[in-house]
Amino acid sequence: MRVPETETAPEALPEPGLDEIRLEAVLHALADPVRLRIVTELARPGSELNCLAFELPVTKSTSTHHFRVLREAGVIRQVRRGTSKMNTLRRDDLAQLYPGLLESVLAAALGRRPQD
Amino acid sequence: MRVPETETAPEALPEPGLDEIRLEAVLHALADPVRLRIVTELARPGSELNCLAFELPVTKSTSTHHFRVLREAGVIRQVRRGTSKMNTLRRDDLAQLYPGLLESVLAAALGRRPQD
DNA sequence: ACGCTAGTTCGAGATCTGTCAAACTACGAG
DNA sequence: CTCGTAGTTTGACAGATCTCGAACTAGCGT
Repeated sequence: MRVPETETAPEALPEPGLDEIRLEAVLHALADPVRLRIVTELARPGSELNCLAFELPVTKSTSTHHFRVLREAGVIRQVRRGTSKMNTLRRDDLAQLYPGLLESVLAAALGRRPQD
Repeated sequence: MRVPETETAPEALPEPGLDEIRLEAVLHALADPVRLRIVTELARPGSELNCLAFELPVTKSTSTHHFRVLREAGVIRQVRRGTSKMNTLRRDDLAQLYPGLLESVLAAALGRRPQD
């Protein structure tokens, strides 16, 4: 018997369990420039950033919106820590469900233009 | 000297060249259930299908719309042949730009739920 | 208690998206 | 030439999405 997937940590905000993650939702979450940027910054190893650390070109409320889309799609996990909220990629969960997907998206987003 | 990327074949409909394909557009194109289904059916080796061969659960005009989104994102190529239009995946182009991306999306869409 | 910082909630607006029906074009067969 | 098949175009509509500003909540430091 173990903790249900939906509440991984006491301070974690509600997120879909492994069986609730839908491929279309993940792709849709990654298809926005702002969110793709969040994901690539989060991909740096050991990255655990609060929302405002990203210096996104949008207001705070828009930022909240994008982080929620990512969390509800199952791409990131958000944990409250003090007055901020720490964000991490759900790398392992995504790798288990969709092997290679996140890696290739990150490679595509980071390694710009093979022929350049 | 060779034919510009944007007009690969005489009968091919206008499509983005390699340098015009944007990752966000590809992900967005793949993020719709109807279009994802088109892509997976097109992924069968040697698949070259006309639009109506897919028996999509939408009307013809909606179908036209989805094929256009896929073509303009650079995911498929459409070539007129007689009265129909043949669709093929731009596998090589996508593999060159975003190695592993299409493969992992297809694997994710086809191989449903690893733990089932 | 007070204020600062981080983030949320609540409209609201503009644009985009998926869908349809109806009328249309284009090609091939006969 | 006429008909049927394949697909497009147009206009419309409902719902989603991205964005903002303003007001709000919650925790930390002093």
